[in-house]
Amino acid sequence: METDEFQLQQFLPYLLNQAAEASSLEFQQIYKDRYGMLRTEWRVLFHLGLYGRLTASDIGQRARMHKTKISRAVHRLTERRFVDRTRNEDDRRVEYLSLTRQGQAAYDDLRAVARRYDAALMDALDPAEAEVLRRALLKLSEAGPGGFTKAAESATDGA
Amino acid sequence: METDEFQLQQFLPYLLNQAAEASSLEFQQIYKDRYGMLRTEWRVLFHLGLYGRLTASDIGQRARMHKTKISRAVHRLTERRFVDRTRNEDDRRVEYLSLTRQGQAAYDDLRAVARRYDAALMDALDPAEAEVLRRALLKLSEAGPGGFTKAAESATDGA
DNA sequence: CTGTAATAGTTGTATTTGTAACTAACAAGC
DNA sequence: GCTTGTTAGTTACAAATACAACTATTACAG
Repeated sequence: METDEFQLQQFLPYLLNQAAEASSLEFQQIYKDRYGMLRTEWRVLFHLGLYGRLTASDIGQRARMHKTKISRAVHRLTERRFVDRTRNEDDRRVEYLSLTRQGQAAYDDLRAVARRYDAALMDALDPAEAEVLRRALLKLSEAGPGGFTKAAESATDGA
Repeated sequence: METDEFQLQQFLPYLLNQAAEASSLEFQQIYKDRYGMLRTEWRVLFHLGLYGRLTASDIGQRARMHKTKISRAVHRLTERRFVDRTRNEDDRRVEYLSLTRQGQAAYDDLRAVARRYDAALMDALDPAEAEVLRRALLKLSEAGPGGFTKAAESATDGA
């Protein structure tokens, strides 16, 4: 039991969190300093910048973000005039969100930063490695571990 | 400006965060349900399980975790009798932390879960891919983007 | 010794986040 | 047209986190 070398640096969830945190830090600093945005707000901004007019639910699905996070992010972005909301008169529950001119400008700026930032990160990797990394991360984003919880449940007594 | 296809799913910090979140979810559920632990507490537990007796600062360095997080995690782990603290009498500022028998049992259990969990995650990847992924993540964990902030600063006016 | 700085760890307070309960608008069966 | 259920989004409250200020102890310069 003591011999089989478990390594924290080999444990994927841990590794992923460390890498995510390290690689987000400076970018976070930038959108925070320049526009006073939080992580959720930056994400909403980018979704609107990339896909145009969306509803809050649309963003929730695409970004896998809970609706309360989005609600608050949109609230703040609207306050600061980065985002416009317009109600759909055919179904008055839904609201369309889109960038204001100011929001678009912020998006353009941050997108350029993101591009350079991404390139800088990539410099630590060789191109083939980078390609594999992206593919693997996409796979992992979509699927958690296949039906793990159930399997773990039945193994509880043995552990 | 509108043509050069920026993709959120290609932006490494975003991708990493998505993958980290997705891949941590079920494991988080397990240590929370079984032992009422938080992320910080799980990490401290594992560090002590893996490396034996450590001080709070040691853990901070290894896990890149702020000392206040550790202080609070250790506090809760001590309360619940997973961790013992003993003061170093040669330098009464430092305190050695180690697992209690109960802490060791929890660690053994969770380590086994982690191994199976990791294996389940890996099933989504082919072995070569997995290897490259780990190497790339380690690189990214260690270095953020090389001196990006300074470069971005000077580029501000141009963007 | 004594005053100044450094180190280990803790505590206080403001932000942020998560969870659940809520309101408003629509849909559908009867 | 009136209950019952659903969907979109918000709000309230509890928990967690970040950041700064703090205590206690040691180091070290004069």
